[in-house]
Amino acid sequence: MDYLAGLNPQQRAAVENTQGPAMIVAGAGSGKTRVITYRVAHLIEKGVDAFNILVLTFTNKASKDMRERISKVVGTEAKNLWMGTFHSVFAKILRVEAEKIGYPSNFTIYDTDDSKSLIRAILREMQLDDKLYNANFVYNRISSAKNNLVSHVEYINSAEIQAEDVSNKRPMLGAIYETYTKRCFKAGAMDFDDLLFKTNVLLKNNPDVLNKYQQKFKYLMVDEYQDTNFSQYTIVKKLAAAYQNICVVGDDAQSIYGFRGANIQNILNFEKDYPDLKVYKLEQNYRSTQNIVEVANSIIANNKNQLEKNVFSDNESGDRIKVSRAFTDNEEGKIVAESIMQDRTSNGLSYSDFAILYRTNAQSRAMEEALRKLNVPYKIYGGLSFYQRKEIKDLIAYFRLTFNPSDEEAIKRVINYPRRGLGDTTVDKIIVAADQHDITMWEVICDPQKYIAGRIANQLNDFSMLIKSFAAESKKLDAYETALYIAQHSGILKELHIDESVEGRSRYENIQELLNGIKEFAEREDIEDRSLAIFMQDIALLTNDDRADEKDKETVSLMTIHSAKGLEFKNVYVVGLEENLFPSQMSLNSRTDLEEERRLFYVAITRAEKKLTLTYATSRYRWGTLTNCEPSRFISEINAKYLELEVVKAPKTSIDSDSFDGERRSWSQQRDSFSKPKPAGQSSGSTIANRPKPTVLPTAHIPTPGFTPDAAASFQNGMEVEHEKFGFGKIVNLEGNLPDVKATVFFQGLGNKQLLLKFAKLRIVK
DNA sequence: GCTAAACCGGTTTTT
DNA sequence: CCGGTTTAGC
Repeated sequence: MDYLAGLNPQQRAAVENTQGPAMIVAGAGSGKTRVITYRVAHLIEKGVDAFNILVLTFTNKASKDMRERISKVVGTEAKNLWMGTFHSVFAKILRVEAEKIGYPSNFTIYDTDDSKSLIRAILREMQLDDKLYNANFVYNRISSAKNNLVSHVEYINSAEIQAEDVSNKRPMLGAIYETYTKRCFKAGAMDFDDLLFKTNVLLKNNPDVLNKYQQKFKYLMVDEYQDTNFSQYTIVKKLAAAYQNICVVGDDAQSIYGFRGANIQNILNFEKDYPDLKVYKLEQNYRSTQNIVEVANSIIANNKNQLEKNVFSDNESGDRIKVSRAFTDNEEGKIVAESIMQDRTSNGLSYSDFAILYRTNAQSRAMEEALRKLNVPYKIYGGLSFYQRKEIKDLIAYFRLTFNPSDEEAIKRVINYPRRGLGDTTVDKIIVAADQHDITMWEVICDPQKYIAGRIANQLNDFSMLIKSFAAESKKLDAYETALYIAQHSGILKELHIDESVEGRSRYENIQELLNGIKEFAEREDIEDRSLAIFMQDIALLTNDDRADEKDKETVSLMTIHSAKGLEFKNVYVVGLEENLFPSQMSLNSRTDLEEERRLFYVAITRAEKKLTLTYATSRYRWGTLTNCEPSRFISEINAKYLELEVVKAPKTSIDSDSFDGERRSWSQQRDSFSKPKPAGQSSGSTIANRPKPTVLPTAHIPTPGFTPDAAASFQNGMEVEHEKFGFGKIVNLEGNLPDVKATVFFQGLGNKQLLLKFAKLRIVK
């Protein structure tokens, strides 16, 4: 029991008290994972069968890490634990119990792309305006209905919802929801939300099943409870009802998934659900310096709705928080990359001690380029996952079809890839026929003569034979052999092999990598059923880094703040602290959204152990055009005494010239942003309002790399242009006739210049 | 049914 | 800016 010795009194109490409902309110860096780990270990040591423990997490990574840590304490017994994400655990249960809700046990899991594609198809079929009924919007609407356990029937029958939709001019949402549900069912498919929704249905309609799992899971633990939505909350509540051995762990200050239905009330109201609840507060932060903890506290104090707690640190007070301003996103990257280089050498740190955190994935590009220039090794987490790549999805669609030919989205994806003369017209015909006869697309394809006139029937026959042959082979071959067979005979491998382009090469390699992954799976000794069908099952639930985990690599980590949750780094850079970016533009309309952004900022800050740097740019590229940016209100919410403001450097034109053209193209537009008044209402009184204004000095112009003058005829009044020597300017007047047109161009810092276009080295910028 | 060219719109965040 | 989707022309 020596593991108990290293715990503080609150942690220890939370670990040792295993009976009855408990809530652990765990401040950032307070040893939350340790407590969960030891609590589970403690249960097992006390003689509880690992089979009777269910631990639910939000990411695969969290569950994997935790399982490893638990097995360090209790050994192989950890294997028997039920531990995983909500989605994966209940997908597993649903496969066992599928028939009870009328689904096949080999149901397909639709990922977000599949769902949206199906919604688009339905919108087309229903001939609805896809502007009004935007697929994303519809998806979110259906998703939030499901997460609040509103079925399509209830949706349509609810006067309140209908009134809302009508007043929003979208009365058809209920009908779309209904069709979507039926189509998924017909395709033998569940989307992400269904995995939770259908679990609720299962447990509600089958008391025997509920009882079975109540008896099985005598002890429940839920990590990141503040991120549960109503659907998840209800499942947990039902499962825990018999024994009430439910322990939830969370931090309301770190609730950052409201956008996908997480309901912070679940943690705030937990006490009402379980009156004899024991609450443990973990308030000592072991991770960060006092400065960092206090800054985090001061930030979160701006939020209204919170559980009372006082997070503190006994660590050294540490450096102040550094705030750096850049002029462009590229320069921001440069500042961060240089700072990392410098810090690493002067403090003997490893690259893996550094993380760069940003609000949106799009911000990674500028960081990446800057790091690459300085040869700093880095790894980007998140973004487009391996399994979301087109080529991977294509091949997987064949796999899906092999094991579940009803899968409509899979059919549409591959029926004409590679090309086999089955275009949109045919697909539409199939859908219409399927709809008319109330059968699946697959059934139409298998008996085309009956439903579709013309020669196309032959091609359809070939296609169905192909898929059937895959199914037949899969019975004889192992997972890897089946996958390879399908890759070859579908024609995908050939198709990609022919493509000699860089992207084509990389696609081919990705397929190889997938096949290798399957080979590894096929050789695993610890799994009984190593068929491709099993490999396929939960692939939609896997994300990015769930594959080969390259840990301990000497690399700087780049990721969104969302994916950084739960991680910690010695030195953290939070970049892009600008209004409309962080806080995000979408959050500015409501207080709750803004508070969620603030919690996100809190999460970002509390990832840092020793040193925290915040950066922002005064202009950045967004959708390919340069936009001006204001520093984030979050910076001004920090008490100035914690901050160290970076001295502003004048733009170094000559040194920047190895950078991208945006770097200098910016300055004519930049001056606007300096004079713009700060948005009103940010009054917390402190800090950087008075930072020095930069001086923009006209310097000898160095042309953009690849500068080529445009022909005299192409210029128009009002255009923004670049001159070889004078730099950037704007055409204010044109006179004379070709080829002797004379232009008056206003150059920043130089005033108006008269130029004869047939001689001037002028390039059109915009 | 296929291809190339215009066209549009998206950036929150993830299981 | 970049990728996906729609359209025109074959």
